[in-house]
Order: sequence, then structure tokens, then C-alpha cells
Amino acid sequence: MSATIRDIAKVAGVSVASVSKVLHGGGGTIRVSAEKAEYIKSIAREMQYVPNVVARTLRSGRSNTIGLVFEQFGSISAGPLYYVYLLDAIASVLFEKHYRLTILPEIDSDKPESLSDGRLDGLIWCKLDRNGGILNLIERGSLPVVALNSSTLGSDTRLMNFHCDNEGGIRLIMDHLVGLGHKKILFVMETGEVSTPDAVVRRDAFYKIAKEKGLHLGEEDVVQWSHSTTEFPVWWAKQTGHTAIVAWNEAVAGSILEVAQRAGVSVPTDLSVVGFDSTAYCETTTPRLTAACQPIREMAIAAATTLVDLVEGRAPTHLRRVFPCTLDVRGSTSEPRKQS
Amino acid sequence: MSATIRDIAKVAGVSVASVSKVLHGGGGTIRVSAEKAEYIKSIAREMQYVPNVVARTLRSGRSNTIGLVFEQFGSISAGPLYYVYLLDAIASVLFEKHYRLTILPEIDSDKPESLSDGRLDGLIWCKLDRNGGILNLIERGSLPVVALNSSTLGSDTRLMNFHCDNEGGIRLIMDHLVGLGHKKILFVMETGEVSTPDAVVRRDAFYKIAKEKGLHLGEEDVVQWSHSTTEFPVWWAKQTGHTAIVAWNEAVAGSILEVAQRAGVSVPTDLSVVGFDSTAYCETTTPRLTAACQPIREMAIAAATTLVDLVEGRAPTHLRRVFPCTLDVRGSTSEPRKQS
DNA sequence: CTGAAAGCGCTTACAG
DNA sequence: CTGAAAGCGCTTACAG
Repeated sequence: MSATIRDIAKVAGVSVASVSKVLHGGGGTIRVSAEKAEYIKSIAREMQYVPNVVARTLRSGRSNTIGLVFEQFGSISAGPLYYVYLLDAIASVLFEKHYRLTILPEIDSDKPESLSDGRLDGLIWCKLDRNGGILNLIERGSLPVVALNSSTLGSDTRLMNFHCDNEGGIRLIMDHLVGLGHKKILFVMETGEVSTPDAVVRRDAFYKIAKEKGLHLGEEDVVQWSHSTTEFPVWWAKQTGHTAIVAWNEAVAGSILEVAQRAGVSVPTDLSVVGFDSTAYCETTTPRLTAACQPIREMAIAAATTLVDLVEGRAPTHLRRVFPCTLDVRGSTSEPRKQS
Repeated sequence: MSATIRDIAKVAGVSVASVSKVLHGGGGTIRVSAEKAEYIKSIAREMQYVPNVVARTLRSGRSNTIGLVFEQFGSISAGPLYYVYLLDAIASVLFEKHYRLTILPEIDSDKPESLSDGRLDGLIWCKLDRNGGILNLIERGSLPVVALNSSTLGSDTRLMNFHCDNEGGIRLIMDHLVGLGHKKILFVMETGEVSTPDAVVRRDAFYKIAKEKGLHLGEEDVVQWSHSTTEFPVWWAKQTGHTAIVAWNEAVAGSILEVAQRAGVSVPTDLSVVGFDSTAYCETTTPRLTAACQPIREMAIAAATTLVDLVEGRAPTHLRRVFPCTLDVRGSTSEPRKQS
């Protein structure tokens, strides 16, 4: 069909080695005179030669392609921009470095070893869980992997791990709420995301910091709601006395804002709501959402950059990088209503 | 490093052909007894065999990978969910059919022929422009390509083309506005997206339909603003007499809503604003955005499905599919203020 | 029913 | 300075 290096060699009357050298560099000892090189190039142009990258990959063992695994890729179109920022930042880095980006479906946990099937040079895994045994297989595998937002991994792994300081973020939130005068605070997780690494770590930080502050918050102050949040009105009717909600991420916080409005609950007058992530999404809610901010783009850029370093044989300086969070105070939090 | 088919053949004492047959199916005439097959499989498991997909691709000419080209990938993180829906829908279809999805950087228009470098079985191209000469090269090339939202392509191409009925959408918008009593309407494009196929087609439809309705709208009723829209207050101060704005997409409409609010212009009381696309984004603006709705997900699903059909040798039924638009009336449009 | 062998298109040590 | 040849790991006609 399309011309190969061999076809060109034949037409030009030289060896395939010379053609390879001229067209693709490489080839240590080969040397070709300038005129001959020009000639080969002209023939290649004439024959509309397109190098077969698959063959080169097979031979060289390098595909110049990085894989990306999103746990719950579906949530990308939910509205909040967390995953979108991630994708955008990773893509920018990779494209600039002349890598391609392949989105993988959620991995069949039976055979993660099939990731080293030659198509990928490395992998970025978002929200990798320490459960599931995938972890061991990945560590054993030959494929360089960088974890992103997989806080529960702990430090007992040789996997590169980039995540934000979730505890620090929750601390900022709690400082803010307690500073406003809130004492009874509810932490909301989402059914189906209960075992998401970040969610778990944030919940634990919630307990820990509440205790530090002498708030006496316990299991009854942590709930799991489904995205459709029929639970909210029921909960509100129970008059539990909570004056503020901390949602584990901005998506959940956003849907709480909506349901609260429909239920006639006024935010922040009746109830303060705080989220986590703080993308531009928080500017579009009504009221605008107070949220802990993690530097998603920066984290994604660091992860992608490091992975490429790893692939190209440059040793990374640290195995683990934790990014500090900040707090963006917007309109969804205020002092609690006077106790009635 | 990792075991190959040949290693297994050696250990099992059979031919590589048999191993290939047992492990990957295929191989027409080969027949292997049940016990021998079991034995081979057990050896493979023992040796932790992982098939090299790159080698298979080189041999078979099929990569099971589809490429996706977004013109202006950067805009994905701007907020509106148009591109996100597209990505999500395409990914779902491909994953289900066991294809991988590779995001490509914007293509070097010098050598689109390098797309057929063996790594892709097909390509989905969003917002492909008829300019640039890429078109011809693609048509000539051996790679199956499906265009998505590339309305300006016209019907003189043998490229598959899936797009919405932009003119129909603009007609719905104009019917709505004129029905409310608007006569002087501004069409807003975005600098840098002026040559985007959809934008061009929508602008032309705007002219055409305005004329049909006897509105006498001309060049002074179409403007290009930059995303930072410093232009809005300047334009508003000129008192042009426009009572409604049609933005070429929801992103532009959204930023107009913001700037208008900052400029103290009340929407829809002082000014009606309409957008195009109508993703969930339109529910998050203040006020909620009236917009023409194109069935983005459905279109993306159709495009991806058809491309896979094409790749796998099933002939598509039509070369071109146009999807009708609808109108989602929300809070950003109302009757014009009484003329003063 | 099974195996030996060619070949997908490239790169790269090696020999001249 | 240049070319012939092996080999990346697989698949598949072909011969036995």
C-alpha cells in the first residue's frame, strides 16, 4: 500500500540502513554523504513515504504514548471541572513533549499486567485505591506508573504519588467554619464514591480535626448521600441541629446547593455549605461555593512531567509530592443563625 | 524480559503456531487438542505471559485504537460542557467496543498524512474546517475519518459528516426572540473562533433568517468579541438600540452574562441573551441561559459507532447525518423593555 | 491434526 | 564510509 523504507532503498539504490539513518536519525555507525542524503529524502517525498510508527515501536520498545486511567470517567461530564482540568493539564504537558495520550477504560482488575502490552510507555492513574490488589501488580510490573490523587496509598509503596494535602484542606475549612461560630457540622460523602481515596482521607481528617477542636463529632455527623440527594430534605426535616455541611468535593456540594434551594433552605442563612477542589465551577453555583482549593493543574503537570522523566530514564527527585491546599471563601458560608 | 509466545512454545514443546492459536484464537487451519490447549494455557499463566499488542498490530494492520482531534482542545476547560459531553460519549462507545481512544494534539497541517502511521484505525475530527488543505489529504489518505460538527464541509466530500442543523437552531432562536417582540438583535462571535465551521454557518443563518423576517439586520449587527469581553461595556455605552444578543455558543453567552452583570446591565430586563449548545452549563448561569440545544451526545455516539463500522468493514448507510436542534427556553430571555 | 517458515516495517550491532 | 542480516513478537498461509 504505502511505501516502506525498503521500497525507497530499492528505488534509490542504497541500503535500507542508509534510508533509515537519513530519514529517522539514529543508527550509530551509519554515515551518509550529504548529496546522497538529499537524494534519499527526495525519493521519500516523491513516494509519499510515511514511517510506520508501530514497527518502530516494536523494534525500539518505545511507543511515545502515555495512558491515563480515570476511576469513574463517567463523572467527567457531571459539571464540576476537576477531571477536565486534570485532562487538560496532562494533555498539554504530553503534547509539548511529543507524547500521545490514551484514555483507558477502567482497568479490568483481573489483569492489570496486560497494561504492559507494548502500547504504553507509562501510565498516570487517578484516584488509585490501595484495595483491589491492582497496586501490587502495578508495582511488580515493568510499566512506569505515577499515581495522582491517591492519598490512601501511604508511603509504603515505591509508586510515585502526587496528591494534595487533604488534611490541610479540611483543616482550613474547619478553621473557617469554627471561626464563624459553627459547632455542629455534617460531613457528606457520595454513595459510590465512599471508597475513593481522597474521600476517605478527608473524612478521617474531619474526625481528627473536629476532635482537636473539641467539637465532639462522631459517626452520626458523617453521611452518605446519593447524587440525586433525595436524602437532603429528609435529613433537614429531622432537625439535627447542624448549621454547616462539608461536602467531600465540589460536585456533591453543588448538588446540595441545588436541592437545598428546591427544599426552601436558604444558603448560607439557614445552612453553610463548603466544598473541595474549587475549580471555576464554584463561581457558577448559586450562591457561589466556598471551597478548599487544590492546585489541580499544577499537580497534573508535575505528574505528567515526572512520568516522562521516568520513561526517558531521568530519575525523579522525590517519590511523593504533597501539594498544599488553600481556601477560597465565597458566598455559601456565613455565621450560623442564632440558636432558637 | 517478559515471556513471549516463542518462550512458551519452547517450554510446552509445541510450535509457536499452536500457542498463538490457543492463546489468541485466529489461525485458520490450526487445530489443537483440548488437553494440549489446556497445557499451553497453564504454561502461559505460569510464565505470566502478556501478549504484545504492538507486534500483533504490526502484523495484522489493526490497532484497535481511534484518534480524536479537537480543534482548540484548550477550550475544554473553559466551563461549558460541550467538549466534555463529546469526549464522554465517544469514550463510552469506543470502550464498549474494545477500542482505545487517543487524544491527538492539533495536527500539523503540513503532514496530515502521517496520521496513517499505523497507530490508528480511524479518526474522529471535531470542527474540521474546509480550509487548510487538510481536507484533501485526509480524503486521499487511507485512514477512515469521520467529521463531527464540521458543517461548512458541504456535501461535495466523501467524508462522513455528522453535525447539527445549525440553521434550524438559529431559526428557533429567532422565532423565539421575534415572538417576544425583539427587532434589533446582535450576533456575537468570538475572536479566534471566527472561522470555526459552526460559527460561520450560524452567522450566515442569522443573516438569512433576519432577512426572511424583514428585520434589516446587516454587518453592523454582527460583532467579534474577545473572551475577556472588555468590548461589552463599550458597546453597551454606544446605545445601539439592540434589545437581544445571540451568541454563537453557550461559552460566549455565559461570559456575556457575567460581563453584563458587572456592567450593571440586567438580563433579561435590559437585554435578552441566547446561546447555543445547551449543556448542563446553561443551568448554572445567572440567570439560567436560554439556548438552542443540539443533541451532542447522540451525535458523538453516532459518529463513533459509524467509524467503528467503517473500520470493521461494514458500510455506513449515509455519508452525512444532520441532527435537528431544539430550543431550551430559560431565564435569560424576555420581552424587550418598552422603547423609550 | 501439527509444525516450519515467511513476513509485517523498522533499527542497529556487525562485517566489510 | 556503506551494506547485509538479524531480530522486535506476532500471525497465517503453506507443507507435511
